[in-house]
Amino acid sequence: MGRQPCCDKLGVKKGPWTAEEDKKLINFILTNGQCCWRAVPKLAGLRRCGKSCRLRWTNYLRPDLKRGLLNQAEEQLVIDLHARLGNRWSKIASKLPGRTDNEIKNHWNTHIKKKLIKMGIDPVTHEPLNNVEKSQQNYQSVQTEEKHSQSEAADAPFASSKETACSPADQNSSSDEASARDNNLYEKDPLISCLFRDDPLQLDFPWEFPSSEEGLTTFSASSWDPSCQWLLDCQDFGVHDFGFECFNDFGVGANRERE
DNA sequence: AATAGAGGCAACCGCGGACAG
DNA sequence: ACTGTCCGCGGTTGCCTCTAT
Repeated sequence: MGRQPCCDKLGVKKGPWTAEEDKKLINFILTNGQCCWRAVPKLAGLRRCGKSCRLRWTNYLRPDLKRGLLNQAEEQLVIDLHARLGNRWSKIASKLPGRTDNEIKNHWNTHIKKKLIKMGIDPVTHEPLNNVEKSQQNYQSVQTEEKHSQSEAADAPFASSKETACSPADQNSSSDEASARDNNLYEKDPLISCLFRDDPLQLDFPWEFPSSEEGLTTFSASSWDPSCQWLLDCQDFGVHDFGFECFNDFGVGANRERE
């Protein structure tokens, strides 16, 4: 219905962010916090759309981000959560502190998917590949039926399957029936019930950071290094490059309070 | 050393939900 | 109840790097 673009397309820059743009964005958010992304580019002096700023911040500039590949425990958790939730990357990411949905999605598509296939597990259904051929046939026939009968679209194709809440095909279900079904499942499954609370999983393994010079560095998931020293190691630029010595004592605390 | 192809990842696009007026 | 706006999410794209030839 003629929705306005999120930003003025004219004069809006696209593509990779420069260090100068990053600097402006970090400076603005550390000073003003996260609010009204639409206004951020103007106020921060950036020729970007608000969406782009939000994405850059959440996926790359946020000081609480971990860098580097997912470790084995994280990977296992992602697989486990994906089996239950499907492609709800943001939900999955919310249980992995310091990881973004984009990062997990990319890691899934480039690494985990292949691993599972190699292991003979279908990455979509999480069932052995032999069974998958059959279930895919069933799925396709259900899909065909659905096309013929749009009015029945509210009923998820996997409604009768034990994979009910696990199937990605079910992820967009918004019917009351579906939510009731979900609630039931969440109550029974501690992991899933945890997903629908706000608190992140308290993982009992240390976070491991690839450090540019000294290999892996351990980092407690629940703790927040106020010095943000890791940022200097893990970002492809340094805070000092931006002249953000203030980052150490101000930025992170301010952001946490807002969250 | 040069080049083509594959892989990985950052960023963009479009849709839908939430919410305010 | 309706409309417009904003934000967040998931899918996709395109560029850069790595690897094989």
